[in-house]
Amino acid sequence: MPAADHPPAPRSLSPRALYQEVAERLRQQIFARELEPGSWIDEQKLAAEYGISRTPLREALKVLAVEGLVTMRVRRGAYVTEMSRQDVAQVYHLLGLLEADAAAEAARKASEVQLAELRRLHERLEKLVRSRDAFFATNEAFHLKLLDVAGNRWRTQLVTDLRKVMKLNRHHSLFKQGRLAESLAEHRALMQAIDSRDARAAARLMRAHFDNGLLAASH
Amino acid sequence: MPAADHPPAPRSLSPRALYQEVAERLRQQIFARELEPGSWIDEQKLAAEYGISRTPLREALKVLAVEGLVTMRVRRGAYVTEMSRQDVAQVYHLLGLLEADAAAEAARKASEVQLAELRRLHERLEKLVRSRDAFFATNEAFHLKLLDVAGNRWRTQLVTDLRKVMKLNRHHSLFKQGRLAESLAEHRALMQAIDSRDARAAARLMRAHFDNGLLAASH
DNA sequence: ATGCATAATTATGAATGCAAAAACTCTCGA
DNA sequence: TCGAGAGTTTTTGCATTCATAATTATGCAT
Repeated sequence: MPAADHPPAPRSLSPRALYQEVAERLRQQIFARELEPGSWIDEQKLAAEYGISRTPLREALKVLAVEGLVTMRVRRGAYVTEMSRQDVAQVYHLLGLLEADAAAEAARKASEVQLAELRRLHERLEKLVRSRDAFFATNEAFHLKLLDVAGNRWRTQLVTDLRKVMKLNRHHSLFKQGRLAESLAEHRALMQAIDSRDARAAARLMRAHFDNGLLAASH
Repeated sequence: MPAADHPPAPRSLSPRALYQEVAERLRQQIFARELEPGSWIDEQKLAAEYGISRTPLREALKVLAVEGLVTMRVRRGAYVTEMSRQDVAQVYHLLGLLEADAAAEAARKASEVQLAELRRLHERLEKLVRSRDAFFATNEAFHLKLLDVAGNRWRTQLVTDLRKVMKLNRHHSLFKQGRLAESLAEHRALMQAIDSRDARAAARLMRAHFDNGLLAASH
């Protein structure tokens, strides 16, 4: 019953610890709604499913609990976190605050190479207005690149974690079909500001970008 | 050898799980420098010392790892995180950003009762310029109260976590003896702004408060 | 003595075992 | 029919055990 399958598993060179792998797998299942917000997480079933013991699974759950993706109840197990409308608004506000700060920093200190990379991502975005999913993926890549350029690893970590909990929400896209064009226009203006190294404008535009997204999300 | 001591341990009504208690105890030991930054954490020794098995201890260590207080190295165990000068500056910047945002929000929405509580804390601060430790404690209480009033639990969580990692640094006080008076003056201006519900000024003053602290910290 | 290979020791990571708490089921009675 | 309560089952939380990687100690040859 325990690790029955997984025969050879010759992945001897394991870069990450097992509990980390499990944590990532759990995240994916949560984002994919295979584990629904509010629902109880069955340790035994999952451990069997993953072909591991409960120990690393429980460690992974505790990690996700700190990240906010799951909620632990004493003697009652782990539950996928439910985000209220207010939670979404609050997290979104923080993302706007942190990313606007990052945008200003990036506008100040981006190297020419980094600017080129940002431009490349933005141009790809321009071409993807049609394909929703690809747009979102590239959009996220752009935002992460911006954080990378801004270069405060703590801020990057905070934003990464907040973006994770945002994915708990069904409307995490924050862009309705109709907002895609708007969003792109805002991105264009932002890219423009960064290109001309206008930190103040970059921050303002990024903030506006998020404010607009939040308005759209709340119908 | 395992749970040899801890005879009756009649704390039957345990609100928190053991791993949480252990996490908190570890934090305290880290803040108190009984576990020094950079040093290896001996699981077996600590488990014996705490009179528990390694399982809850390892869970606690993983929690602290997500918080950033310890760093896990695969097959090598846990190490207390070392904060570089740059890390301190980066985290401090984020604290300023988040708390300035909170100050503005608090200025907008604080109830009269909450304003009174803030004033009370500030007045206590005025009286404590002499006693360093009490001043710091009350200062932290004030900042936390402000976050509470501002009322974004995610922001409060972020700030709480960032404040924890700041405590890894010896200069986390961020106030030299000489800065205590200055700091108090800044606090007074901030309190004034909140009292008159000037959100813009509150944010600006809080930001200045942190910027000045950072300057002082970097000699 | 020094350098290197190899054996003994130790620590980590994961599985398994076990007591107690919670959830569930079934019965009995109003 | 419904509900209270005893007994059963399930699940959690923690301890213990075990396999393997990493580290230290040992011995051997040069």
